Amino acid sequence: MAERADADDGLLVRIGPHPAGRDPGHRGAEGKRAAIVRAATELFLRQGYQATSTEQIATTAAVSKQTVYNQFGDKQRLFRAIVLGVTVTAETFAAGLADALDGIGTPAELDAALRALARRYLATVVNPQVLALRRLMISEAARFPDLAAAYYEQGPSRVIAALGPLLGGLAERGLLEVGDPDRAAADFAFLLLGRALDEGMFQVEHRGLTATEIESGAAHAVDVFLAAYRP
Amino acid sequence: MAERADADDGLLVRIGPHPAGRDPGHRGAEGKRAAIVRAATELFLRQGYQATSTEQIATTAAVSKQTVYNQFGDKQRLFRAIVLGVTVTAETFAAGLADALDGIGTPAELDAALRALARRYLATVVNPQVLALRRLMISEAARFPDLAAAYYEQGPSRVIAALGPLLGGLAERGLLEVGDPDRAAADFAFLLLGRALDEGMFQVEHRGLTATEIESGAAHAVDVFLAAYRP
DNA sequence: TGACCTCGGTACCGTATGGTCCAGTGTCGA
DNA sequence: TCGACACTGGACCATACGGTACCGAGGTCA
Repeated sequence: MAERADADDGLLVRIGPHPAGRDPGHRGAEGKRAAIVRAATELFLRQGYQATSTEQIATTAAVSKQTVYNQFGDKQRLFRAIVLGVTVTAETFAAGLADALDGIGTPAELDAALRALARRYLATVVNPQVLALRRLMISEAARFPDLAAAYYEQGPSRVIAALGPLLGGLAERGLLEVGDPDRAAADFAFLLLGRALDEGMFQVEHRGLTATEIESGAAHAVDVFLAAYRP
Repeated sequence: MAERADADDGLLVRIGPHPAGRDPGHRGAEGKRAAIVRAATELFLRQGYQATSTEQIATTAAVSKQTVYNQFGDKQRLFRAIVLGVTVTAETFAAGLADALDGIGTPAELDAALRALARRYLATVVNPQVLALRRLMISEAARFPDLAAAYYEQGPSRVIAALGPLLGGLAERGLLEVGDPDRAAADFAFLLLGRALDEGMFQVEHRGLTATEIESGAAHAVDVFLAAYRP
């Protein structure tokens, strides 16, 4: 197997040294670093920070503890790398919102677009991984205040912040009647997500929602939102 | 009786040693137990379960570690006792909701009553202690799944469950137009609390909301709710 | 090919922590 | 007055965990 892989630099933040080494085993292409990241991500999300030992991470990644320390310095830095890596996906979601509300001309189109957006939004947020990350960040907010803040800004808050101007734009075109776009965005978000998020926080074994539940939750949220904000 | 009982409830941290030996009276045992509960509550809420050592609890309660174990058996049982004790207050809150919506005859009265209820509800939930407990339960949901579930049922969920029938009653009297009372209750709750709760979860040092913010948040939530649910 | 270098595996260290044990001591009931 | 009782203080144990030292293996370069 190819031992030196250029492939190992694909994924996330790269902190430590690395390329110089080979991999006596046969995992060059994969990269031990990536294996560590994968293992740590899974373990942190499932068990939390404290409950996950560096040794367990090493074992799960089929790597020695020393390698973990060589690559990431210490446990905190590893954790930070994981969280920042995972958080990236939230940004792309926020960025995609604009498309969903593009080219709307009639109330019927608005209704349909909002429903579609709501479905996607809800489905994304109740994803078990996303819920787990959220739980994790809340749990570690005391130990990593800056990380928690960063996660919040770039995740949950970012989406709402992106939604506000979009609703404002719809209002300008007479499709909505919105006093404060940011508040309207938050209203939409929590009408849609509030209950599911609440439940998801306290149930570690949260089987996501069924397609029907998502559909129905999205429809209800949009109905209420439009009943309040339709011109 | 029990001179010590009074001495013990100076609010928080108590480090100084204690008069050695037996604690005066059978009230003594109760006093120590209460002191342990108080200390543990504060520490668990502030630091979390793991980060709080039994020794720290003992020291803070001005009690020997052995006494902690005598009283509660082990750390987990102590934790359970704390959480269950604290959770009780949520029930009284839920029970008080009915009064707030009592004797409403006109839309104007409804509006005023909802605003008052919303203010109280919001102020209660953004209370730093309440937020801390919520964070704590989310953090420990993996270690104490049953406890987390119990907390959720008797806390957040209970309030919404209590609100549903009340809204349903108002609908029967023609003051609201509600399809699904439970959903309407959840809508009300999350319109009101969603954003504050969200922020509060990620900011450990969350200074509650100002009176103005509470007023304005409550007013907005009620406005939106009524815009959607007014007949 | 051989000196040199980097990396990783293992053993290891120090510390913190939950929990136990025990002897001394002061209080209360009999 | 005396014994039962509960609490204290502190030593103590086992364990777990983050982090490090060290040495050998496998590659690199001349």
